[in-house]
Amino acid sequence: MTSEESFTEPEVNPSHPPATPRTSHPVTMREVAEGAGVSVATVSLVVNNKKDARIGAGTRKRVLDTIRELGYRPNALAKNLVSGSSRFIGLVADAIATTPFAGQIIHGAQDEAWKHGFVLLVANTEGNEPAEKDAISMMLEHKVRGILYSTWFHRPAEIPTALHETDFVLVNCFSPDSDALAVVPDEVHGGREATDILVRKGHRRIAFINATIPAPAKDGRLQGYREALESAGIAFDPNLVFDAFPDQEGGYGAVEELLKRDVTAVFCYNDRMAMGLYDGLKQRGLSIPEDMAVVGFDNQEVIAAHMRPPLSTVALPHYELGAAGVRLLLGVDEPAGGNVVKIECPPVERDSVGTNILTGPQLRWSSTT
Amino acid sequence: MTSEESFTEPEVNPSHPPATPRTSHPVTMREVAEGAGVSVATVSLVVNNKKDARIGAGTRKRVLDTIRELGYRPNALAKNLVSGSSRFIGLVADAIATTPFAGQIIHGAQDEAWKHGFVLLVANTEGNEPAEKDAISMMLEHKVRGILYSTWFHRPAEIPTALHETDFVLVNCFSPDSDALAVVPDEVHGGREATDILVRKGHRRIAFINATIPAPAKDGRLQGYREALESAGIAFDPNLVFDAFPDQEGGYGAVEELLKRDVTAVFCYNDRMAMGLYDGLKQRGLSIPEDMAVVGFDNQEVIAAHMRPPLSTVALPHYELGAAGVRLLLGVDEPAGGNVVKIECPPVERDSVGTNILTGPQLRWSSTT
DNA sequence: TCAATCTGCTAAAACGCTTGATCAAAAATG
DNA sequence: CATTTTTGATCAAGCGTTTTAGCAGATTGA
Repeated sequence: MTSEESFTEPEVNPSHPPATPRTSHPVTMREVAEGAGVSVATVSLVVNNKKDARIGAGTRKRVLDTIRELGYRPNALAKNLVSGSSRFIGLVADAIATTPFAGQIIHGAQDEAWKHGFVLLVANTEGNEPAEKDAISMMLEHKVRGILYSTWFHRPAEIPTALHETDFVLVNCFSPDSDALAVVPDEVHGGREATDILVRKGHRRIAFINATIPAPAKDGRLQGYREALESAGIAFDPNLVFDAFPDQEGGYGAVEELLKRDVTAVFCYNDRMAMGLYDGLKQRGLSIPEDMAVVGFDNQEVIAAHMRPPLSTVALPHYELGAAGVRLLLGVDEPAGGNVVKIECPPVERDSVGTNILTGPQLRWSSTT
Repeated sequence: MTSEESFTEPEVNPSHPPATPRTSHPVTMREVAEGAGVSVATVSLVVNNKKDARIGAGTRKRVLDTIRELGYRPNALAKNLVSGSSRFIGLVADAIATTPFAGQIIHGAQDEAWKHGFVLLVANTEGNEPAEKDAISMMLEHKVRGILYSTWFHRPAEIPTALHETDFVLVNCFSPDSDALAVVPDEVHGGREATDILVRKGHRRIAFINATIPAPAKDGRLQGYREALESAGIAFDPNLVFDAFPDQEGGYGAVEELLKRDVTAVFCYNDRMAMGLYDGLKQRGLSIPEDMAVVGFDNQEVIAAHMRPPLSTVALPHYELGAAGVRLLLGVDEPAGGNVVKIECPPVERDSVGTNILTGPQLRWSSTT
């Protein structure tokens, strides 16, 4: 919808192919009306099953039959035009595909939108400014009900000005200096959950390998880690926390540092890091979880569920982020307290954390923990 | 768009929220016309920069200024209505998120659609029949230019009847008993490429661990493997081909069988299998690629690029699939020969295949191969 | 100088649908 | 039986555009 359609760049005209429809003319309401021997108004009333419309049983049937016979389909475009607003929700993403994550956001948004009778209009911008502007323009021109502006990783974001022309909510990002509605994962809670998995199994000396790069996740997860330790009455030892690049290589490289620290368990900033860590650990003949219990973060399905042993981790709630975004946009959910709603990161326990190291394989964690 | 909107189920009426637009009235063309002291027709001509319209420079400027001033945006709904067809392309997917793959299809389709001035309308059906029907209905009602029907793994598919009401192309799937347009990965070519990576490095005894489950990929990759061997003058040894479940566990479990076969290299049905295989190999103290060269298939980014060593593999061209689907739909590409167009699977060489085992590290493969 | 042509712009019909106002006939009421 | 109410359905205006036909005035040609 860049050029021909828009008055912003009248000079460009890359002659898009005409949006030629199929050959045969689509059946209209008028044709149905004629076929059934009634007025279009009547057809409309029947089609929409208007509650307070008075249509005789016979007429109704005749109309319905004709509809079936002719294969009539309402024209949503016309419908939208008269109603003044469409049933579209726009989703603009900075990376639709770079990561499986974005997919889940789309998925959640799509499902939820659908549930409320809305349809998703997607656009990805690859983080590129003009593309973003075009995408938003196009959505505004289609009179979307609102726009979900999403990023593929949790971060602060600048709000494109055009967004203000409609309702919008930020998904997986937030605006530090505005009170825009936003949905983000609850990193602190996630960090707590991850650490708790370990704590519940009796671990006391738990390392946390944080990311080297600044992000809300970095601060949040660390805080969660600290909170979990505190609730468990374990003193925070800054020496057990260090940074590594948040990918496989980083995890692999962190093993040496980790082993210096004499811990029984480690909480990795993310699953990829854990994956690399596995390699390093195994290479040294150490086994998981016996020699080292490991938990990750993100629950990247392809990885986490299929490592050896399968990785305990905490899930980034991307699906929920998308869904909650839509609910917020439509006003189905009220943003309880503040304009940023945080979605919990549920723990996903697999086998990289063994049985309770204190009580052994028999007992599950006691109720006193 | 299930109920209220559709005459199919007049009884249901779950009172969707009204599609209430923002508060302030959007600026229309009429208002611009009044503001600029011209007719709507003139505004229209200016906005669309109609080539053969005769508009005075002064008037044009006045209109443009008013547009800017008022913040006018064309209403795509109205535009579409009069033109009789929208600039939407529908994408219905059976799994938008279960896999990172689907994301790439969307991405490719989106980019390509955009390039031609079209917008993507997405719906995921989770393979569920009624959802699929609803999705297609909704798209037809929005008078989409056409529909891309995509599956998350390459397979035969049944064409929902409603699809025939518009132009459509199958993406990543095909219809065995119809001449519907389809775009699929070229599995045979992929199998050949994968095997060639190994052959080029001098490997002669190359195992192929195929999938246990039937699929076009299973047959195609095997054929590609055989073709590659043949071109290299290597006799096909059925004993070097066996099956395993196509995931990490399957790969891990296949190691024993593999080692019985006295091969120097193995081509795994997919990356996940290769990932498990790595584990099994390492556990036995074998190293990659020295003791065993490995190539995978799929190029699952999260996995392949970050294993130790990084995995050589062949990429499933999901992005291209989506893009080619759109081109086919719009008639930009002609389906050369047959109704199923096959997209190549490009090899991605990383480190799981070493240097030439015959000539050593110095020489690259000679031109005589 | 008068017709022919061109220039700049507008009127108005359409696109397919919704909906409030109407209206005739049938049914209920007194 | 006359009047009111209800029932069943239609009229027509309008949603925001595009586009064809056309009109007045200016310019040109002969």
